[in-house]
Amino acid sequence: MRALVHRGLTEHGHVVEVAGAGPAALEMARATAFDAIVLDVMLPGSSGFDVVRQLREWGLRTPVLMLTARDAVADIVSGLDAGADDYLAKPFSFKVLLARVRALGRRGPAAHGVRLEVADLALDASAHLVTRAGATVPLTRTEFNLLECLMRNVGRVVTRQTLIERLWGGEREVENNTLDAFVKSLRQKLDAGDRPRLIQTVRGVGYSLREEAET
Amino acid sequence: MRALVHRGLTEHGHVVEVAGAGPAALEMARATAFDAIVLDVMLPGSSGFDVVRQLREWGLRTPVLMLTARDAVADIVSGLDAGADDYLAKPFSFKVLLARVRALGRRGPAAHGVRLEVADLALDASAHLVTRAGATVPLTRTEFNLLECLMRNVGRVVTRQTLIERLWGGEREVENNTLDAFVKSLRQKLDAGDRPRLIQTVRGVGYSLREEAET
DNA sequence: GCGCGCCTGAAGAATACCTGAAGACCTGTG
DNA sequence: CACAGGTCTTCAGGTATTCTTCAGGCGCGC
Repeated sequence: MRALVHRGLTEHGHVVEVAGAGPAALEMARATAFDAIVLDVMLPGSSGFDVVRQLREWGLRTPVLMLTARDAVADIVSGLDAGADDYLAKPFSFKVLLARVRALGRRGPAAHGVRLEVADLALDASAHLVTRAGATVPLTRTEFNLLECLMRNVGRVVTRQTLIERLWGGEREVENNTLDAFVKSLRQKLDAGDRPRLIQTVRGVGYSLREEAET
Repeated sequence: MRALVHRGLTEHGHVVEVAGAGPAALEMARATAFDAIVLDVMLPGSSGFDVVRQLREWGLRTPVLMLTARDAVADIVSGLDAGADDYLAKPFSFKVLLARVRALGRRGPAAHGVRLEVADLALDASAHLVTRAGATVPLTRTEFNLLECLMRNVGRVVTRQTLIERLWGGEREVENNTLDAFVKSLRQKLDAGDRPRLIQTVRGVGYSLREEAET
């Protein structure tokens, strides 16, 4: 079960950490600021109810989705009243789980928008804000769009053609070189200092963003 | 159905107001700061999906519980993705509805809706009153709406397009420049003295309200 | 070594935004 | 009904930033 949820969530773009038992879950929840917690009621060690109660007692407000085979009304009510934000009974559709997790994350404590991260680079689309190693990097509109496009395709190569379409819309004609210019100024801003170059160029194809420089 | 839910919630200590149709619901939601909204999908006038979507577009974060006879996975997913926080299919246990409403209310929309605060700036939507550092700032209707829209999206950037739609409704045609004019006069009133400028302009995108000046 | 594709710096053109002011428009009052 | 007071909207000019292009140099792959 655990593995299933883990894999499913991961495949849909979430970053997931897994805890085996109640106490471990509590420990993790306290150590890290998650966007949401999916919690099975049947945990070895202590019940999911207790975990939520303890969390709330500590003042942690991370959204919690309880996941369980017990669908009796009494269970649902006590789960929610223990402090859970949502309650899903097995068997459930995975799509529904995903949607509910999205809904929880949306409302999360931070209420931040879409946040993309690669290495020490972070991009908050809703705030239109980019930071590298904590320092905010001021980008112009086009530079920002370019970076966003690359970050949404980490590890993959994005064609010059694709980039141009994304940035200027299919119809607009722009000198092929214009893209180069933006890549340059983007690199300049991102790699200020002498950080490793994040944007790799793939000759004859396009550009690509990856964590580790290779070859 | 409506009467049933109304009576049930009231009997359990909630204060309830009821709207008959979609537009009426929207109007009420905008005028009053509810702790939570229970929304039937099948509304005369417009679907519950549209109501939620519109609410969220306006920047209102009131928790929404969708209530409906349609329990197909696709419906649940689109309900949640439209911006609802929870989704309950009929027939349902009333106790469960109560528990879920409690859960939603607990999480509330970042404090209590009517009063928005950012830094030393406070806006009371119901009283139509704005104060900065304790001193009240007299604003005209449009200036007020503009500020409200920005404050409901603290930290995020609000598109020029969005602002124009929110202030003048989709249809009205206004010179693009009109918005500038209001931003200017709003800034003038808010930053009287020589306080740090609260409204940041994001070139090529829109405006944004944030606590700390950056860049 | 050769050619093509990419990088670089600079500079003109284009755009987006700010500003002050003036006319149109409402609203309530005499 | 006319008026005064305030508000909304538009305009035109100014400015800073951003976009786009150009031309030349460099380096990779063949």
